[in-house]
Amino acid sequence: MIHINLIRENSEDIIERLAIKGLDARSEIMGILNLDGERKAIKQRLDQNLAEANILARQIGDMLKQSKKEEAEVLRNRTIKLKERSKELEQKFSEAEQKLFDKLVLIPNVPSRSVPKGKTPQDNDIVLTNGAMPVLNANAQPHWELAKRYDLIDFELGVKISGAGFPVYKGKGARLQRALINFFLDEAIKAGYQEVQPPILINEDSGFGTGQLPDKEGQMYHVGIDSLFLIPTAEVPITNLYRDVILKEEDFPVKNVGYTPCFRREAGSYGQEVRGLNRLHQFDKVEIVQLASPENSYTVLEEMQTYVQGLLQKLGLPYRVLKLCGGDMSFASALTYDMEVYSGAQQKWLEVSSVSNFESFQSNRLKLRYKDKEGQMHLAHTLNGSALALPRIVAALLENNQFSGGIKMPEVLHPYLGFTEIV
RNA sequence: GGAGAGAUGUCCGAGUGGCUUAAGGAGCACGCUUGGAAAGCGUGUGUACUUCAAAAGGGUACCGCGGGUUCGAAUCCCGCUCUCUCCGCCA
Repeated sequence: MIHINLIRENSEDIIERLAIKGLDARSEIMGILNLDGERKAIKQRLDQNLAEANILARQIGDMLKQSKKEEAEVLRNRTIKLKERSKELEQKFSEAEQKLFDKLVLIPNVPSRSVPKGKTPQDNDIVLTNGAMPVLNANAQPHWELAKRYDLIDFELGVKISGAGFPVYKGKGARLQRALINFFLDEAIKAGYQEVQPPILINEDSGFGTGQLPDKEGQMYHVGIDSLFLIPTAEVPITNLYRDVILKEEDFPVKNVGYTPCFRREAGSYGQEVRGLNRLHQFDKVEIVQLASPENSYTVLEEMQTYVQGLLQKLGLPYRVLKLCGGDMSFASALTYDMEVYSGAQQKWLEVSSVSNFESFQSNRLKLRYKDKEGQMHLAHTLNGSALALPRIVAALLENNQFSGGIKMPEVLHPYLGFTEIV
């Protein structure tokens, strides 16, 4: 949620930048400014009323002590009127606040200046492409065939237990999952991240804090009986560790990494998109989360983006980096890089990581602030990125490294796997 | 799931209707003191909204959350949430 102060101070700038997302927000922003003015005016009158009532109450107390009952009675009558008025104003005030909130909560984050204009994935900037494309022979198989042939993943069995999109990993397939998780965690720790194991069920406040609620309620699994949600990403619990927290400037950078399973309903997905490991209801992901000062957050974003590239290089996967256009960015993001790996047999790019700077959009909801050296309070900036999401990495590893007699595993994983090839 | 206790500032902790502008202590910051430190002494020490051109200063709200009683509520009443202890169940 954008802070109202930003709108007060930079309304024209915000309108311009929302246009990068293809939004004409002028009337909305103007409406918000009007509501803000209304709210302020009511607040002023209300405070005056309350101040007066406070003074009278004190005077009545003093009079009663001096047993001036008649005079106290006169004042008491006056406060009754004030009280009625205050009640009315309070009602109005909370209505105005609610209205303002309802409008603010619908405004997406303002894209950073450098975000390309556009609406569809075709408008994304390809920042760079790296790594050797796999050379496969004509009968190369997609990962779901390989998974079956080498008994790595059983999709049908998952259907029996839960439903489509809940694969069962078996044998070397399961071992590969565990190896990747450990590899990713160890790499992150080497890069200075603190490992955390957060809960994977979250409450409503947490869902609101990072922006999943109220917007994307339908994309999360809801545990109705206790009113909790299964996390769609570790971003939610890890970022929410800092909800209602006031940091000191010298605490930055705050770097956390966590492995969790992730759960997504993915309602409305179908066809090739959901084949094999391409899109699942449950998958594993290692997520990096950083908190930074506004001055540094874009440097941090670049650092994170480069870090994720390093992982892909170590795994030997051909990848490209996209800077998402306004229309393709998430509601909460100010700038997002997507990392895609090339999946040799499917012959397409698969998104395996999304690295974003949310600026103060989440921290405003989270009430995540820090005090600078002068003791001034500011909203912190939040950033996160997948480092990495497993299923599509597995898909690309299986497809790109297949040869007639099996599948080679990247060297960095050998110590984690205990084997070098799947045969 | 059952029974009981509790929720106060950065922390501990007092506070059962106006003397609370939340006592007292610890911590932290600054100053004095010191060769330096400790001790000691002094001063300060939250958040949000709002007022003000700005600073200084002022106003309002906040003692788990939401209502209510009252001229006046941390304090009384009602509802909720959470935490702790014991019991039960259990990895």
